[in-house]
Amino acid sequence: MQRTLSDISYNPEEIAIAAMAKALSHPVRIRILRLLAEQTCCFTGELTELIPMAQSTISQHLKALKEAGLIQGEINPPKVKYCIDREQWGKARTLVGEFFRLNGHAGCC
Amino acid sequence: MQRTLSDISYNPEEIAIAAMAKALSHPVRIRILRLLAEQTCCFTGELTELIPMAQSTISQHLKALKEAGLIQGEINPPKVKYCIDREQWGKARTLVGEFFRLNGHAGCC
DNA sequence: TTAGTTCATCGTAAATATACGATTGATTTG
DNA sequence: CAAATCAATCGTATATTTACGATGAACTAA
Repeated sequence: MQRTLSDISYNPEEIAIAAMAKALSHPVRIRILRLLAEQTCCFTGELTELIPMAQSTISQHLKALKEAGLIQGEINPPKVKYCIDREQWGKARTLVGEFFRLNGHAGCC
Repeated sequence: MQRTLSDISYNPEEIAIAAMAKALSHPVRIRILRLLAEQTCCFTGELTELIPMAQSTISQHLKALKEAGLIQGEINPPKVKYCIDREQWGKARTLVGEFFRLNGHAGCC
């Protein structure tokens, strides 16, 4: 795979949107984000209790979300507090929003 | 894999958003959507000329976008005209827009 | 009919994603 | 210090994605 991907020069926006979308491409990650966003205050591994998945799996998904910049974790021994990274979240919203503002032209198909 | 996925009951919105995001999770699909959206009129396999990838690969990506409902193809022998499915596109925008309206609470982390 | 065009699909190889249990590392508590 | 807790990481099995070339199906043109 990826035999030609490197030959295509994507612009940064295309890459950013795709990376963004990839982070959102699994339902459990959507669930996690919803849970984090809905909490009155920040969250920790209660996720492990709310989501019937192995702790290691949830940790993996959290890592993916963190790497995408959507959430941030604050070590708060002996726990870790996760929450939406509001700044990045806003940027993502803008990015995706602008992309969706594109539209097919009338009279097509 | 998927050993527990079926045990978790995701709600339809979570599934829809994740599916949507998955369709957008590859830069070449973002590129394709942009190309389709920017064309004054609808498109066919000129994509094959604009994107340095095997025709079969592009066809595969088009299929993914079609299955996600984002584009539609109209057979127009001997070619096929693709374009943004504006109705679905609008729905996707709403879905994603609402999701992004979620936000972490102030005072977190 | 025959050849050519266009696109989808098949078969396949390699990369990546996803899940688990087990282990490790950091920190707190006794 | 020892034991307990919490979360990350490791190792691994399986599924999915992604890419390619080759083939096939539908249609046009000669």
